[in-house]
Amino acid sequence: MRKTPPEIPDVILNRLPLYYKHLKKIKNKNIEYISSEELAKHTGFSSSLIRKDLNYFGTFGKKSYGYDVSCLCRQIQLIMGMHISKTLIIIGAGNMGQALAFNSGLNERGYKLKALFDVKVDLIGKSINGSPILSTEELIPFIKKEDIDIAILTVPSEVAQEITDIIIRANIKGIWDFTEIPLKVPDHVFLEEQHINEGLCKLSYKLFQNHPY
Amino acid sequence: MRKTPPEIPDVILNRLPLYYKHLKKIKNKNIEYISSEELAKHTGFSSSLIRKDLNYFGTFGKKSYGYDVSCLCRQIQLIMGMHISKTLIIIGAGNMGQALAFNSGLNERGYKLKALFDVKVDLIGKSINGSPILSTEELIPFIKKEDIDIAILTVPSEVAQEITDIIIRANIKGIWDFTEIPLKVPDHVFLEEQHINEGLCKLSYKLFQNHPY
DNA sequence: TAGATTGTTAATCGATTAACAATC
DNA sequence: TAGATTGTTAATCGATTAACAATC
Repeated sequence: MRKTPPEIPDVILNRLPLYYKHLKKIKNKNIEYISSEELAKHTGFSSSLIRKDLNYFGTFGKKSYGYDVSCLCRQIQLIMGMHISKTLIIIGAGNMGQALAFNSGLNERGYKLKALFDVKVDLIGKSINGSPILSTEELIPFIKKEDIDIAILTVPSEVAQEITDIIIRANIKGIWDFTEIPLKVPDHVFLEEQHINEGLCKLSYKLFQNHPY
Repeated sequence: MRKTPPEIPDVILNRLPLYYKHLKKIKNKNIEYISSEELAKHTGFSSSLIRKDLNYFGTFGKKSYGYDVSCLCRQIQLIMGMHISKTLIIIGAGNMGQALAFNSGLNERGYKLKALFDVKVDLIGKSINGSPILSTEELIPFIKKEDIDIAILTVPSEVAQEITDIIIRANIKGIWDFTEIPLKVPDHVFLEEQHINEGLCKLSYKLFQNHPY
């Protein structure tokens, strides 16, 4: 049974990918059913919270058995739209851009990488994991012609806003931003900022939690 | 004036790096003072929340002026322990590992990269951004001898737990994990999981928010 | 002084937990 | 049947907002 939720609270939306990550691991161990209590042990969330979260989307569990692992994985995929095909480009074919071109998570989530873009002449024309590196001058026509949904931004922070303005003019739908600079985008463009160094900050804080600063 | 907080709620700790990111941008524009209202416009948090968050650590604002941008930046650095020197290694010198070796955010946050590690013979002996690539066989003695605080994990998911167990034996203090597999670590080791593909999931969801799944 | 903006309290809102009837 | 575990409600907890006195 499936509900069509009006709007999922952010706090639940943030937990779904984590549930998914753990469920995949459990699935690989060929475990068919898992109780909310077991999943709680894996994820660190309370069993009560997990049951409530999952129930938000419909009734997926079987009383006295727990949840069908495969089925639950598939449900989360459907909720997140992972089964829907999306087009993707990477702007900035440096180390990070190239690393992400090899990220198998892209395909798994329905993203088709169409091209990378860079300004460096010695990169243009090369091919990374089957996708060509093109000149940033071709950005606008390419996005329009190939109807690109999402752009990954791995350019130097100094040019991030400039490039962003360009791709917004070309009607990009969403941006996954890896730069250090907060970007300004209009409301209709979905922006996901990957605050890559947040993890470093938190580790530093934990390491010296009670230091006399 | 500075308070010594007993324990910072996670929800505040998560916002601090975002405040920092925006404050840095504002500082670069040579703006000396900023009101909570202005900062709210930049960050998307409410001015009330920002004042309350900042007040948690002490009274940094000046009534009718706002907050001294440089001072506030420095305060957040101190709170997060960014000024304290920490040693770092990167395990897995593939695309992602090499990309992170060039991440200028490491130094900015007080991390000194001491070495990268890999199993690939053709990588071992090379140097990335001034740091040598060593064999993973040297991991345990290196961590102990150099007293390494943090390890960045950019190895294939299949070997992630195995490597983790090794570095824990060598008394690593914290792990910044870029793999797709949830890791098991003892309570005394600080684990920061970089759920790299979470952003992709959320973008996908937003793109098809009201699709009839 | 008048205006601006903080620091802080009280009120509200939302998220999590505890508990348990329903049921496989 | 007895045991297990869900789905769901009510109670609790914590986080955010609104409001405003203090004060620069």
